[in-house]
Amino acid sequence: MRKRATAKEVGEAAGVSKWTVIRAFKPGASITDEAKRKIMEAAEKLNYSPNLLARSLSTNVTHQVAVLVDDFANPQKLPFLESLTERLQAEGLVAMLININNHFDHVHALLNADQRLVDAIILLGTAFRDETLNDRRLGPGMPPMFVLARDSQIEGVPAVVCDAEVGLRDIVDHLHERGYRRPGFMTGASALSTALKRRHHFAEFWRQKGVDHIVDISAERYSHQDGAESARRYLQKTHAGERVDVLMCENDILAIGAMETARSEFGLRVPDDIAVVGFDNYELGGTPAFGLTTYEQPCREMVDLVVEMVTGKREGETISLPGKLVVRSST
Amino acid sequence: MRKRATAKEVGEAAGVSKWTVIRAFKPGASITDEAKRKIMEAAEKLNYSPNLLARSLSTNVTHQVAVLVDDFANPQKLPFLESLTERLQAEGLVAMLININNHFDHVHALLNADQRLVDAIILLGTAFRDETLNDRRLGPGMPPMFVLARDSQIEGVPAVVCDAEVGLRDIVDHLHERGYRRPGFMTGASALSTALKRRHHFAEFWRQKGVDHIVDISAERYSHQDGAESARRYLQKTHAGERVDVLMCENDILAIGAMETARSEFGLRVPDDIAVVGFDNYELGGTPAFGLTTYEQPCREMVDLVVEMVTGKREGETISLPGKLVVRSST
DNA sequence: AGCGATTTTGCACCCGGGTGCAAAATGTTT
DNA sequence: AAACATTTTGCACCCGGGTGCAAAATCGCT
Repeated sequence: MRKRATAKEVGEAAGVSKWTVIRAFKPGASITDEAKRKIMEAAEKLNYSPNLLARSLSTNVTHQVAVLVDDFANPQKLPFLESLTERLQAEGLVAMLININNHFDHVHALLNADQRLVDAIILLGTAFRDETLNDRRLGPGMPPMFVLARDSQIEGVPAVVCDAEVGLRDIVDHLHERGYRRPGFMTGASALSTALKRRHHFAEFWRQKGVDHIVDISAERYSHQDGAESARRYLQKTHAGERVDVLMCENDILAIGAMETARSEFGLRVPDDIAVVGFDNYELGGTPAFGLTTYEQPCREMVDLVVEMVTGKREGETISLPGKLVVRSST
Repeated sequence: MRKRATAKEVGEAAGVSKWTVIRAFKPGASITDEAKRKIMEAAEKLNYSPNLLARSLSTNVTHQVAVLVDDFANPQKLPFLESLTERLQAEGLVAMLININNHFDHVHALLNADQRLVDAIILLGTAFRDETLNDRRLGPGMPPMFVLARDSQIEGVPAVVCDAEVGLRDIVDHLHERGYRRPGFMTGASALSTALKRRHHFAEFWRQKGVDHIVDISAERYSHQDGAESARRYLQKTHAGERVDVLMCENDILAIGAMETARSEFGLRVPDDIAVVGFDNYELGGTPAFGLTTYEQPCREMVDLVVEMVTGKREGETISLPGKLVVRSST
């Protein structure tokens, strides 16, 4: 059983009381240089560092932030996790990564985070089901929550998102200009409001250009295989002439799956027979093999904003940031 | 300021002492059904749940495990993180994700984890520098550490890895059988002992087949761009006839970068002009666009084993698991 | 009913630090 | 040297729960 030195022990070694030791470790506390020196010496010898658990218990601040993730199939999560942990750590915070899945739902996760007294909860690209929202245990008293990279459906919970409206207008403008007229839209988990919102804007902008019909294709989850699978179903049941001429996918990973299937299983040329558009600008989508036209989310800025909200440097208020259309060979 | 109900308050509401409340929440504790019922009722009303921080302080068990990651460019981290968090959560543990980077080194991370009294530390595919090992603060008294998906260079710190020797023998056998005779090896961060070990085995098995010369190519980091960049440098300075006929890359993401560059910038056909092999079996490497031959690590089993070690269900001892050669069109 | 055995409950004190206040030590002024 | 101001230090008690033991309540049996 491992044993850490305590302030009391350091105090005995340095000939002062435990309170003086605690002061030595508190920046700006009133203490003589001499006492501090002796204490630091003793602390070094005993390998002492304050027990953060005990500190948190009395200050009610843990410097821990829960990060909820439910979709590990999307490689875009990785850059988000990277910047998020980096920025949090720069602020002296640490991320508790919580995996939402069939065995561990949002309610579990939130209650658990609350029980651990995290300072805040960040929902990274994850969305609630309605029943979750109504759980009465999740009332006030919860740690402050923030949604990153997805719309918040919860009142009082701010979100930092990439503006779907602006993004889809840019995309539709681009597609229309290139002459596409028979658009399709592939959603990942169609029950989610974000998916519906993006589809709504997509349809809306096409309507403004005189195109009323959107072909809907839906994949189970946001994964490469599901994108491939749903593209396969669609292509099997349609003939060359009647197909969409451009397929907009809710994210890059679906788009890559769809593109691959179209090319390798149906011999279609991209973009000549079918154009494909993604969303996220996943690194590999940009390689010559795919050349995927996509929309880049301003990942770093989004993360910066959430972290500012978490640390209280900025008021918690939903923010939509514009992204950037990245045109490549797939359109 | 949010306020959680305490055991004392629940006790007052239920007409018992705080100790009885605590017992009501401790499985197997001695308490009457009647008392438990009243307490649970009061707890529900007050939205009470035990404060895990306070509990940890006295039990010295936090149910938190630090997971150190330093390479977010490798998409393979995502499945590892997914299974790891899932398995840890199934055991009632939670992962603290710590990003090791230029601003936050291993020593920082370990001391921080220790100060938070984590139950264990998992190094996920990350390696120490020598100076880290010698830091005297990192002596005994640290939480138990485990290395996952990379060799451990630290005495007393067990690792769970995919067997590099078996893997590389399978790969070399396969390549030799296909007739390749001029092998090259691309390392990511060549300073790391794991990289050297893989390269060593690669060279060794070729030597047994009578091939003594291995071309070395090194990338800065394990990223798609660095793979592309270093392949570009190599291909620029060599002529068609003198080049390697097969390039083994330390992981899939490097391999994809190299393959893309060879094809799109140098017009080489894979595998005819140059064959490419990766390591990890990253999902997208398997798509028709790349068809990357690779070696699959038994990710789930590896995670299962580390988690068993963390929970003490298995003795902490370095384990090498065999993986599986996945042959596709790139060789 | 009475006595011992057993279960349930309350309590003192612990985990390791943080807080506000008062006592002690040091410094300044006349 | 006395009086006052200021800095430094120690202390009682707090954060919320856990532990072992003893008191209290309940049970079983004659």
